[in-house]
Amino acid sequence: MAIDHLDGRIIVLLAREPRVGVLEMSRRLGVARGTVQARLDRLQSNGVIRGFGPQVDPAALGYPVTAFATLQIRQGQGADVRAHLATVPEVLELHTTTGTGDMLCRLVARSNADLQRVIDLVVGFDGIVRASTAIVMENPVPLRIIPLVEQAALGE
Amino acid sequence: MAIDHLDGRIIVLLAREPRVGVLEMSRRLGVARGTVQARLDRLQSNGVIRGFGPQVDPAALGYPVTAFATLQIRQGQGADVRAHLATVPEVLELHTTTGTGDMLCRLVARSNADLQRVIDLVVGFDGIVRASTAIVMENPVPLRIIPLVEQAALGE
DNA sequence: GTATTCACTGGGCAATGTGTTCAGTCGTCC
DNA sequence: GGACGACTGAACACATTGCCCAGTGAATAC
Repeated sequence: MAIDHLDGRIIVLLAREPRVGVLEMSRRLGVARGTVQARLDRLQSNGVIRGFGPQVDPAALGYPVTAFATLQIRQGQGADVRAHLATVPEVLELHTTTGTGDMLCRLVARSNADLQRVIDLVVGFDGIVRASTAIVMENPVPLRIIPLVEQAALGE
Repeated sequence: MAIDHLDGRIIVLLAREPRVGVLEMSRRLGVARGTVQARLDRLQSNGVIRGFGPQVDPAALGYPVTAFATLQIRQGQGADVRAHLATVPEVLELHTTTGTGDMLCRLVARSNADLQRVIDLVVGFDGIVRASTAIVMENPVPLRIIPLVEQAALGE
């Protein structure tokens, strides 16, 4: 679970240029190919690297509107709400949280008007008491991991 | 920008088994290799597929605590706050939003105690008036894209 | 001090996949 | 009818992969 400097460099290199192969990585990093392969295998079995799935842009798919919805759930209905939200394709992720709301979910929609449909779809379920939505305007920091990996590689 | 059925199948297959190569995909999908290659090139130049970077699990990196913070920004300080937050590795993403807050960011930390440090780091900046944090307990729906891709492939 | 373990190196091998190109087919649009 | 675009099936040289091995060095255990 601890990440050393070489692990960090492997992940960062992979994040910056996903197309490089193991051989090319070993050349860039100045280590033997077997080392890179062993490190990669370890990182994956550790769960540090979950996979290499394609990063799909919802906007390019026709869903340019993103929003975050905070949901308040009726007592004991949590499981039902989770199951319900899992069936809505526009719900990209769902978290249960502490704080004023009970759940936080990320939504996408084809337009602001379409967002109304999505919200109705989400909220139109018995266990949800109240929903408060924030529409995303800009995304100054897109989901990233490199700085954290670099910190983990140095600090540990 | 429109996604047809074959595009959808390519993305879904790739999301489920990222390791398959172009040749194997063409076998699975029952089309020629050149077709898959052409589609993939198109999807990438379209921006539908942004890349194939590694999906790193912050928890496995030693950051098991996730939180969402809603920030209120002092008038006209937006750019400074963005620049500030971009320098904090524990800020995994940042959005500007409509609604009660002005910004929403995703944070990670090594522990609940460490989260305090991160929040201080985030909030300890002049332009931020107020911050409200929700700690993530469960993640019933991890960030996903497959259902949306399937819908986009069918509907369009 | 010696033995063991572990990670890394550098090399070699067969097998596979890649990038690329080509000609031929099919359906659609003008 | 002709042109265009997408797909097919095949070919080619080339690079990369997965796998194996023996040897080195450092750290650990006895």
